[in-house]
Amino acid sequence: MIETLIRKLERRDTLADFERRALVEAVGEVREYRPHEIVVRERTEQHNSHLLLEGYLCRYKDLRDGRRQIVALHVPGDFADLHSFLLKHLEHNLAALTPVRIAVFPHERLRTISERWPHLTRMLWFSTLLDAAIHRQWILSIGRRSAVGRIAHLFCELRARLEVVGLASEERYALPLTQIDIADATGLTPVHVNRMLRELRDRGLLEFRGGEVIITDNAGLARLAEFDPGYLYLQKQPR
Amino acid sequence: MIETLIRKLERRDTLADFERRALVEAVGEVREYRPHEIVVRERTEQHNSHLLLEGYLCRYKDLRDGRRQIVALHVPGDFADLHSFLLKHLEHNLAALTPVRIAVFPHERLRTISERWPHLTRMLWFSTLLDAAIHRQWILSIGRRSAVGRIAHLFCELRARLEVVGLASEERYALPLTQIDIADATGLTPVHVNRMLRELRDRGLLEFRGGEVIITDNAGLARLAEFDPGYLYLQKQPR
DNA sequence: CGGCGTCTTGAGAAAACTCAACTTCCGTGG
DNA sequence: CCACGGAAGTTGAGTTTTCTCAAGACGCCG
Repeated sequence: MIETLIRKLERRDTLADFERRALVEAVGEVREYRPHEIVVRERTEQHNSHLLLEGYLCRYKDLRDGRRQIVALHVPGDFADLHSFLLKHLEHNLAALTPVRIAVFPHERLRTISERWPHLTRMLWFSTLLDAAIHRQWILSIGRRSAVGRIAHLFCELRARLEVVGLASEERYALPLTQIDIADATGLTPVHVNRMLRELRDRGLLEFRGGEVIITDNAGLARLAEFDPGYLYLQKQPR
Repeated sequence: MIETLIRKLERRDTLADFERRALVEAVGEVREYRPHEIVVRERTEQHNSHLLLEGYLCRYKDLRDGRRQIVALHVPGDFADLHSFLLKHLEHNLAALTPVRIAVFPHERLRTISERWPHLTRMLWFSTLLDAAIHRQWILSIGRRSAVGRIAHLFCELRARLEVVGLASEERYALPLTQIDIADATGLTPVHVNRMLRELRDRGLLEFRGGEVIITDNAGLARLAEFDPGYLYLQKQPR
């Protein structure tokens, strides 16, 4: 059930049998949520962390005037709010963008792992460091890239992350988000996202429709986005 | 020598004597760097992490056309690249913005800590989660706030972070950065930063000159910035 | 079939950027 | 002690990018 997580971690370092077992034993119940449902509300004490099994989750923050910024998108295999294990509450909401299936990990069991299994602990720590590396890439994107560049980069990143867990081929993957979601993730307005998507289509780089991304010119897209997957730390090495 | 780190951690949870001792024993040499010197270069294998003792460090990424984005600013007490302990290399540069003093921690000794001291390990993990929370706040700022709002928020954040380690009073702190640095951190151009600083001054909120920030209207500044320090997780609790 | 959320397009406005010139500040060397 | 040079800061004018507002089309669910 937690194969995607295992797959994501084993892409970066080998796990021992007992470590895989420890992870499996740490799983509590499995829950499902509908689009727009909030999985974890900001500023409320947490006793569980959530592993995304299926669908898309996002973390977002609101501004007083109602504008919203998605600060992270999560794909299956992501331990979306593992950081609440030590932060104890979140400063943002965690919500479903599509129908999702989620595995719940009680903090108490994560604590046991952290007391008993140093290497597995480092791997979990690593996975939160990966989140941070992705955050930094988003800061660069939003801070310095043009609107098309940002969107192109996001689609490249999602392809790479989904590929790790076997959910994307070289040229396509499912992404049942709205243009509004893309706008909130890239710091743009929905109207402008719409125009930029048209531009990407007109340039023959990709199509985003019907909840699917079809990359028609991978090299051209990566060039436009200045995409380099180095920040996803895909090398397998002792950690 | 590592009092600022201790202070930062103990603000969030109690450390036992043996934990403080373990940290002290993990310190290697102390180094100094001049402004603009690179402490850690991207994509090079790392065997040490660096704790900032004095001065300001930044992490930045470059785009092909030469534009730069600072993805993190570090104040004394920050374990600037603790994440290289598990990432093994960085996807950005770590550089001095001012003259800095830095304590070097060999990864080997951090590994020993992670094998022996679960709670101290969690505290170090926590400190990297704090970095990520700050990254998320920057994503919100850069993605959705106006230029003045972004700058105002940055100055609020730095005040709060410096106060933790005793380097800021209610209304002032040393910040010997250039307007160019502020521009790179906020995703703006230096020219626009200059105009926005004038606006902040004209509105009687703060002055930034001579390497010092003087907050003349804390409440007004926080209101403009929509600043809420919740994301800095300043509560002391078991972690 | 109706209604609502999303997508699309146009037109005009606002925010931030670019370019350029000039000033100020500071450190260095004559 | 002063002159010089370079980096940083300041200001103006014009441009570009992105946003706002608004209207209409599309598509899916009840």
